[in-house]
Amino acid sequence: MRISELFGKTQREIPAEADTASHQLLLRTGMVSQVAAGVYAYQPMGWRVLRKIESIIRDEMDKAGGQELSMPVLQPLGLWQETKRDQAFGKGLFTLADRRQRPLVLGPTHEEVITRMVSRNVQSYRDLPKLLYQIQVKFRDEPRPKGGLMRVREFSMKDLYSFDIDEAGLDQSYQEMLRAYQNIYDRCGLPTLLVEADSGAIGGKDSHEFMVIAQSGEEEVVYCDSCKYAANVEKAESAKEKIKAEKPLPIEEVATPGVTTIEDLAAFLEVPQSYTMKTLFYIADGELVFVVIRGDLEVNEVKLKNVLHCYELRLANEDEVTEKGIVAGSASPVGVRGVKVVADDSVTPGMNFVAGGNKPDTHIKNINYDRDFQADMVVDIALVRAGEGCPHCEGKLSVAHGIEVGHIFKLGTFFSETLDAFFIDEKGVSRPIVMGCYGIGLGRLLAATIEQNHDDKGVIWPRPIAPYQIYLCPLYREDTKVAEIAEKLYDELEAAGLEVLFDDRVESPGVKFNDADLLGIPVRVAVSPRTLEKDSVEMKKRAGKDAELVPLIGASTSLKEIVES
RNA sequence: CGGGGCGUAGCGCAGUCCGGUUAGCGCGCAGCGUUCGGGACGCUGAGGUCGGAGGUUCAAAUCCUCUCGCCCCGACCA
Repeated sequence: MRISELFGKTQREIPAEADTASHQLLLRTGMVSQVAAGVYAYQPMGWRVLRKIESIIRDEMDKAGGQELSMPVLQPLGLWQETKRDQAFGKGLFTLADRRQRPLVLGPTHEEVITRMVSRNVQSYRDLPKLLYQIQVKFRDEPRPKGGLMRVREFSMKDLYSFDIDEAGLDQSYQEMLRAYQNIYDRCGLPTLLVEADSGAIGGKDSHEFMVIAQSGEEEVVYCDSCKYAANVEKAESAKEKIKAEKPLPIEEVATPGVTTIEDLAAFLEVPQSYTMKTLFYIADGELVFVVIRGDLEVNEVKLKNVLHCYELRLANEDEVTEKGIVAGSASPVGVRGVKVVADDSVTPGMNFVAGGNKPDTHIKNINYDRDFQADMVVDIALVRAGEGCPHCEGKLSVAHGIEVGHIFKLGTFFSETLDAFFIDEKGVSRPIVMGCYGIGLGRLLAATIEQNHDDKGVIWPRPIAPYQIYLCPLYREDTKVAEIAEKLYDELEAAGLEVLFDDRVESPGVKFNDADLLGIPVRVAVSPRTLEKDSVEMKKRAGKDAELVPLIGASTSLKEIVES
């Protein structure tokens, strides 16, 4: 490709819009162009990279036994109502109506469509297992798109769905995909961490995310320093600090004037925060829920949402609390009636807690679970923090930011049962197909790759996804000999099957070198009177420091070797 | 949805508080010339609904009202 003919220009200045490295570089290199919030056009340079990523993914999916197909973006809302996922997605679902006012959605994912399709094609255990995938655009009306391609509303995604006769089959498909995903990230030059993940409203069993550890990542990843445990903070557990059990003492009211926060309470009574009990109020799908947790811990709302099996969860406002006769700021689980109580499991082992007295300026000492109050559920709903103990070994947990570049789920039989996708097993018994789903967002993967592979001059592409392998730049193009040899070399390199970006512009060396660095093409080849004097061209790797001369004779062959090494 | 910021040429910005001739600067772009191994220089030139609508005023990029859009923080995010 001749730069003079290429659509899409590099920009010298950093666009004001962008503040992450990948976003800035995507714009400065002319790879993408924004159309609306969270909606981007790929220009030729960016599209090339995206297609390389796509073909790596396609290749790995095919190798793993996947069959590619394509499902529609436009889907009837009714299908989503059948699984109630219209509610689960809520406002995130793009909806529209056709000319006869039939409600439609722009698919945010394709479990419903594929399950329906499979139900019509699979009748027998002999038809299974199947791995079906597509690379298709998805629409999600994100509350806040951000970070360039990191979080967008329209994006290309590879989604594969596995269909098995039983759990064992699902496990096998899952392992197969896990390996395929690992290969994809390896080939894209992207180190990832496999973490346990929350499986969301649908609730399947296992779920894992592939995380790229990066400061700019919006996810929080919890991992153990000494064992392999790693989990998204939404799902992460820790060995909670054990408070040594004391003998239960009689309940005692204490006056605590003006004390409403845990911090104040602990300070006022001169006890550690872990000896206090914190109460919070949530509205779960319209119902008030009373939540109790040890004072030094925070509630993990994802866990809470999961145990409550609700679609919408938010903190209650003061009116909603007082309505139930509860005194906010001094609420107590003791004597609470007519409200669902959820207690974190940190509350049971400790004893003689301090908590609210349900009267203003009053708290109660020596509260003990079971003796003084009961909960409808005692479960782990705590947010893990750095420094806590690993639940699987003696190690300590750390927290890092990560970019989620892949997510795999064991869906189980929710969709097959809801949408009637059954098969007849060997014994003639009708059973629901056991499903899994496996997604990778292509644009996000691209952005994460840049995030991990750049310096202050620009992108440094891993070779397999670089838009071009060679940046060929003649210096002093007016010199007819330079021009002639560069043209010839360009033809030879292309003939050798290399993808060459030929900087045929009349520009100073500085401009060309800077664009070469910005675009991040792995190998730069310069032709100039200086190199020709030595019957050579100059080769410099983007990732390396030094340039070296390559003899003109056989240059295309040796450059091909360098590129492929 | 709450909080903050911003919309002036393709890009980055000044001008807005305190209204006043033809709305500036840098980059980029076009032409000519000189240069040229790490974003060269000179000369000439093109390019603007000042996000939009309404209002106030003799006069609006500037003041007022409404509105649209974009970014950041939070909420949110299978």
